[in-house]
Amino acid sequence: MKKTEGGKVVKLESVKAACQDCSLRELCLPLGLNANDLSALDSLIKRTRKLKKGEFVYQIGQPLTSLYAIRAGSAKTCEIAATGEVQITGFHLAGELLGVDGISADRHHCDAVALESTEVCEIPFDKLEQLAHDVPGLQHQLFKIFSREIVHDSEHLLMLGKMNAEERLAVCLLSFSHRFQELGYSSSDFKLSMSRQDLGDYLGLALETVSRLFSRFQDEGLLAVDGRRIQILDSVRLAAVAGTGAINIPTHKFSN
Amino acid sequence: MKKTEGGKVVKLESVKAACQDCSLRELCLPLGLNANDLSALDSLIKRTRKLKKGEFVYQIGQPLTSLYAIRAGSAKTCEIAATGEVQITGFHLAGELLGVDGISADRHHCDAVALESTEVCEIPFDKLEQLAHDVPGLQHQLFKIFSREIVHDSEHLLMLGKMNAEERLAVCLLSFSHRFQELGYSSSDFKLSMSRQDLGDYLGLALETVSRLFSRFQDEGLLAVDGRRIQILDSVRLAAVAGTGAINIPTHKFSN
DNA sequence: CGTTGAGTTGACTGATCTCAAATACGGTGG
DNA sequence: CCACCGTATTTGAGATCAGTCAACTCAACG
Repeated sequence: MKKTEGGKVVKLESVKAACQDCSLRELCLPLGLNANDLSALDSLIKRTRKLKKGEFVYQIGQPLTSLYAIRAGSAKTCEIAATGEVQITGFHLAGELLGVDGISADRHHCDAVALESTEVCEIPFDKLEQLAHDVPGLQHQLFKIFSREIVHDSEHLLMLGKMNAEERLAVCLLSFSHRFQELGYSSSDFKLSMSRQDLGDYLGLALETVSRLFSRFQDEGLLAVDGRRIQILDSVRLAAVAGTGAINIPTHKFSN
Repeated sequence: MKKTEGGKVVKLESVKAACQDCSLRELCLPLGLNANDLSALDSLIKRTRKLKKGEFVYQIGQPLTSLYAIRAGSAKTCEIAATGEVQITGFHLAGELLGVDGISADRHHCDAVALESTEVCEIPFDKLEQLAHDVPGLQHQLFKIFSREIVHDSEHLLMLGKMNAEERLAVCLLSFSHRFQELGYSSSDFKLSMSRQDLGDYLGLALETVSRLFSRFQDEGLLAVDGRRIQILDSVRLAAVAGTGAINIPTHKFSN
């Protein structure tokens, strides 16, 4: 995760601060974009929006104009049923792209809401498409990002369709653990930015059930829970509760 | 849905039979591709594979080489939990594209299985990407198709996370009704190609629950059920059971 | 220092699952 | 064309996981 001073693939020093450690790095850097391409991408960005907790990145029905890369903070995307019930389809951390739902119908299909003070880069979609055409590899990278979202959704479907409450929460916590680690934070000690209600709406559980599960996991010595601060005390057993398969523990994974 | 002899937007007569009424038409025709582009697309297609019921279009772990457009028949895509439990992430009819899950990691993330005698066109992905670069609008069209899959998944998530068993089955049946209609078949009288078990694995329910729901819907006069043949007798009430919002009734949809 | 929202915990309820058995169906071989 | 077999489906009865309703605690905030 550490960058030594002399960048190897890309001369990071030469581009604006915006992209070099921003949310888009997952989108850009794996490409091996050269400095020119990177700064082209950089110049796409319309503006950086700062959002307070609870503010919308976009809302259902708004015309799609841009995608949004989370630069800092976190967000949830919410589907709303006719009855008013909410299903959270994803929690999104720094480095992730929001808004792909809107491409299909040229307007957003879900709400995206900041879970805390959050900063997003607004990337006009038409310009991004143009750039994807002009820059070799960017089209492929976008396909991959979209595909990754589909894969994530199908894992979420498996969770909601086949797992019991314990497994769901365990999988969810391990996923956070893994993603925080990838962002350079502790994988075993973190503060969640969402409420029990949000977790329930993501996991397909009542908030009381989520709360009870936290208590149970704490009693069993898997976690230390203090409100939204979570410490994973026994990741091996937590993974066992998760039913193995779903998410790999960040130690090592069998190759094949 | 009917094609009169003289095509209007595209001179269909001038291209090979392969694409003109094939599964890819959703992918191609909305573009207003000209005849040259269409035949370029046509020439991409590696081969048409005929599959018997139960055969794999692709399997988890196989390297991604192609996407597959369903030309006739139907398929399911299945996620497998570590415990061996199956979650079906989608049922796919003619005109739909399979395999997008595999782009993310260059290998397939789920199984795709024919539900009946099925024919798919194999489209080498690298060539498709090249064509997407060369043909104006195809890139955008692919983005849209991928986005549509994400939207569908999030509706599925809402179903599994927030709906009760009745609502789930009703939504599912209305979705089939709508899709059959779009393919030119009856929207109120059709034969399902999947088992009760498959429906349960899609809906996050036990097969017995699905069976009981069919019986109940029949008792209530919503459906006539004869094994896998389903007649929708009261689509208005069925939509009411579905909780409205989820899927539009196939009469007419508001334009924009 | 009262108000408000978030979280925890308990008691009870019920929708759905599981287990089990009966029945119908579809395909196959004689 | 029919009998037979295995699979799919239906139906019943009982068990259970998670939801609902409700009360209480706690922390943040004006």
